[in-house]
Amino acid sequence: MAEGRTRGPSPEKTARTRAAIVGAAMGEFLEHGFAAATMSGVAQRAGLAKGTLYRYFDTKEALFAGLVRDVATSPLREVERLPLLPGERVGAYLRRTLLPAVRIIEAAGRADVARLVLAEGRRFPALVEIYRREVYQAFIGHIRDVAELAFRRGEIGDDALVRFPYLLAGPLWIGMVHNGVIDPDHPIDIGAMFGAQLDLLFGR
Amino acid sequence: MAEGRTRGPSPEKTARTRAAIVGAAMGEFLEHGFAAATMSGVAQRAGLAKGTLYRYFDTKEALFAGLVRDVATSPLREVERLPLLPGERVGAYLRRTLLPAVRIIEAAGRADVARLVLAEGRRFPALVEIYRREVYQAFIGHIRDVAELAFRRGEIGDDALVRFPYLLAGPLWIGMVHNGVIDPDHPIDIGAMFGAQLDLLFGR
Amino acid sequence: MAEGRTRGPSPEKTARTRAAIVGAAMGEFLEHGFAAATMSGVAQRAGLAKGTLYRYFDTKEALFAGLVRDVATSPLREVERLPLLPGERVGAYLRRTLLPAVRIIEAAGRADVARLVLAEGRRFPALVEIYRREVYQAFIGHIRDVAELAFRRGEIGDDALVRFPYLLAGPLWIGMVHNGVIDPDHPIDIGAMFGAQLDLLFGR
Amino acid sequence: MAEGRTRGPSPEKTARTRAAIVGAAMGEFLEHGFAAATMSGVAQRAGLAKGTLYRYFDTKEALFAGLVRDVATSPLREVERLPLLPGERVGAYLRRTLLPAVRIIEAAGRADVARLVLAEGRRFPALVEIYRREVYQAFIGHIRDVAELAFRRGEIGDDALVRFPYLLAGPLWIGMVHNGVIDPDHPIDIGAMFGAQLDLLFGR
DNA sequence: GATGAATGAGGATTCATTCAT
DNA sequence: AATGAATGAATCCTCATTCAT
Repeated sequence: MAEGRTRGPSPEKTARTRAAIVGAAMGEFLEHGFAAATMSGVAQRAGLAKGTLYRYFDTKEALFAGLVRDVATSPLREVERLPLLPGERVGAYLRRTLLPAVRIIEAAGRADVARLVLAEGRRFPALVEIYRREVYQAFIGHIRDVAELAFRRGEIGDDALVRFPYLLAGPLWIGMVHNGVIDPDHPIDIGAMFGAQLDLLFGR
Repeated sequence: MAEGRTRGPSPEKTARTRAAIVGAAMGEFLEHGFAAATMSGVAQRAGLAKGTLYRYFDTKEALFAGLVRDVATSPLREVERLPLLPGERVGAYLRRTLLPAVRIIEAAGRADVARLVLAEGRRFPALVEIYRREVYQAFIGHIRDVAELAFRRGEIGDDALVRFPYLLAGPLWIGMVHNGVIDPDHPIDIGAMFGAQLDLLFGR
Repeated sequence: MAEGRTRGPSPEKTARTRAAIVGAAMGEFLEHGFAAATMSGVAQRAGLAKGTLYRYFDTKEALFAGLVRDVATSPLREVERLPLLPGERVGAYLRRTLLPAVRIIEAAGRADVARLVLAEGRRFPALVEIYRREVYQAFIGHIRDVAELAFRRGEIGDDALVRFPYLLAGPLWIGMVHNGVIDPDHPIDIGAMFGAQLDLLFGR
Repeated sequence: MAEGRTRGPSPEKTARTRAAIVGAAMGEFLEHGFAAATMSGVAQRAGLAKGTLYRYFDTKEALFAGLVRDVATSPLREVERLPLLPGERVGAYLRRTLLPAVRIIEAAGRADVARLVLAEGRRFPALVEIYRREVYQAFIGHIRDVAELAFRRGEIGDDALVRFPYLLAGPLWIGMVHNGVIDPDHPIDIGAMFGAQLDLLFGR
């Protein structure tokens, strides 16, 4: 038996309810987009009454923001800060750490959230701000860092990747767009494509 | 009653009205997205009454479809089919033809339409179908064609671009996303980045 | 046949619809108060669809304001500015002009609107402002004016009414409150009470 | 277990909680009116949980009724029954007893409750009934009684105040309305106005 | 007794669509 | 053809009330 329990419902239950709402919101917003998603839909998916949502998020917008925030400020982050092994070349390091990350991103609906942010971004600058800071710049900055290292070490011949770290994000985006929206029936093997881009940049 | 010129509306006027509507719809949908765009808003931008819209498009969805159709089946198309000059290497050819196209795409709001399709694609498969056929595959197919040519000619050492023609679309996408949504205040020079990717692929 | 008729619905119809809405709103707000009144209720009373109300008034508050404004900036106003007859004493003048006005006020639901403004005033300062300017101060100012005249003429011995023109509004208010809310089953004869107050002020 | 003092709540605590609720309700209802007042708001003001309110009052309406009942059946009552001093004239008596009462009424938010009853009266006849009996008729009856006495004693020349004891309530109401709602920034000196009315009725 | 999370009916407001003029 | 008033379904959000803890 737990001690120190206050009266009323348990914090764990509250956390579980919140998670259920965010999960349901994820499904609803991804399926319909922000404007067409309904709070009723979210409530139904979560198995809760409409009013309950409003105990956790003041408005539909706040729920959307909460969802993006949760996703943005969560995993994958570790991936980015994995250290190089002693003597490991940068190309090998990126191959070792990012290829698995790509699979994770694809699998966990992370790509869908990215598309959602992109789609609704113009109307939700605050969300874009979060996404930029927490996800985008974190990734781009990491690439730039290791690109500089590789350049200093002479592992790459020019500074293209230092100037345009985005060149490693390109294959990810085009892959997400292709597989998620444009032509899901003929998906690109994003990992392989990403590998090809690494080859171009670092040599095989 | 006079014969020949009826009292009815002239076809030119009708065409002009239709164009006004589509133009207005473009502005409205780009600004608000499909769900949040209003027929009233379109009517106001077009300087017409709400009812008039319905003479040209049966529903809001039909108007959206008409808009994408119009945009998709228009310019840029020529760019893609410019012929190689005699003796021109493929790398040079792409640099010569695509770099200007990139500027056009950025300027003409074409990127915004792409984002719109991306945003609303899940709910409008028919639109995605149009976009894929008319815009996306046209571009990707063109790249694949010239990549094969370059590979056969020995201008590129491996078949990465043949297998992943998307590698040339990547910089465009990431650039559109960065400049259009993520960080418009610190825009990437898409042309330069695209050039860098061409360098990687075809050598300087 | 009317000439110069523009296309679309006639302005008269629009005016009639607006009047229907305001009339319905009067009933609804008087019966339920502002907060408990429903737009549905107003629509039903007016025989219109809910949405129609919003073509005429942007919000429930605006409808309330429109109602008060309409009532405030309408009749009774003339009464106040009736001129003294040649040689008429002020006491007689007020008796001649205000006693009938009192009956009108009671009959036309004017008193109910006054109570409504009083009831909801704290939450609608703008309405109170209108009411104060258009109704209250118009009346009080008029009283003060004629009181000064009477004082100068020596028709009243002291300046009580000049300092407190409200003393003539008092019987009206207490009468409205008594008859309208506190004890409608045993109504006060407001006219007689008002006459008694005039007697006190001006002598019989 | 100790006998006598049970573990349960003490009656004093219960009474204190009830008083806290009623006090909080007063603030809430005065500020927002009945319909717009919220039980949450009351709970917060009282520093209690929402559910607790329902241990003391079954419904929001019951709470409102309890509030009015408490207020109505309280002070001021003594004032009305202060006895005449030996040889004191009625005019002097009213001046001596009511002028201070007026200040009290103004200060204690009693006027606000009156406005509240007026505002919500149509929908809460039972409350009006309480208010009429406990406050209104108590006051009016008192005035009528002393007016009769003055008339019998010949202190006043006619029976106007006997027939219309409301004539002494008039200045109070108009003062409350003016100072409380219509024009709080330019308040009337209710005491002075009330004194002027006494002068009119009883002579200086 | 007290708590506050959960409920769900209810209400303001919006907007695609229709149709009389 | 064009208009814009009218419609009413759909949606966000609130809040009195309940009840498990």
